[in-house]
Amino acid sequence: MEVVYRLEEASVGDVRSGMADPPSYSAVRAAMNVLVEKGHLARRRVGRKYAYRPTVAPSRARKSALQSLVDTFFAGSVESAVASLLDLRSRNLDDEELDRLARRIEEARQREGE
Amino acid sequence: MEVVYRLEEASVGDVRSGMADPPSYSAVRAAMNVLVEKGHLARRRVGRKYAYRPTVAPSRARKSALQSLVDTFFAGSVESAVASLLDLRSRNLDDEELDRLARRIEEARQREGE
DNA sequence: CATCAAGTGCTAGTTTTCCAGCACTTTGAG
DNA sequence: CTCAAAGTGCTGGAAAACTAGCACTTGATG
Repeated sequence: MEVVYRLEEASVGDVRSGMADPPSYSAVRAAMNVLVEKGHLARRRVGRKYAYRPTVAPSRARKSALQSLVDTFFAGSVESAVASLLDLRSRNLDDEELDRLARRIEEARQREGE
Repeated sequence: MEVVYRLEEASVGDVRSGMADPPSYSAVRAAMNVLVEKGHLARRRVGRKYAYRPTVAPSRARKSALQSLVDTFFAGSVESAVASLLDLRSRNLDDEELDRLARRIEEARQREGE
């Protein structure tokens, strides 16, 4: 599922090559079929192959993933999650990004208390 | 694993009741034994039961979970992830929290470019 | 002390997943 | 057209997960 979310739309081969320690092609195929049966993936034919997409909209998926991560690792504190994100040095934020974020915080402050 | 991270330390029963759609007690027991064998969990006796803990430090786990979520759902953009977190209305941020975050952004700006 | 509840170790059987492989179809290249 | 490569449908068997249940231990309670 994570690979499909990352690529937005993916074939069996795409998913397999997007995985860290991939099982066999057959196994990925079977697993994705299960996900289709369970309603987590939808697929459509594209030429000779299938293109798989998540059935839930990315925006909803993002929200619920964030919510769950905040609950799991930050005891529900959005603030500490944001703080930790700002500390993630692997991809540094430049001035413009920080500007936009500061503006968003300002906006949030004005929304606050509604 | 998510349940154990959330509780920091958990018994088999704790984990099971912390799961959304839990399998049998035996299944949870077996799975946690596997996780111990694979080195993801450590356990110690507490009275008549075992207490399980993650083997990797919470700080490291948090970082890698964040990194992976940002890559999966936000195309690697820390900025959009933070923006989305600020929009998570379920747990609203109060003035103090926003203040602290604004201060953190200011700090990040001064670190920027090192 | 006696007893009960909760937890563990272990096992056998079922169900699910994983894998290799075959036949078939489609796309692209020569 | 011919051929090769990549993808699919499908299947049998191996491997792993799930389940129920037994015997045993420990902690708490009356």
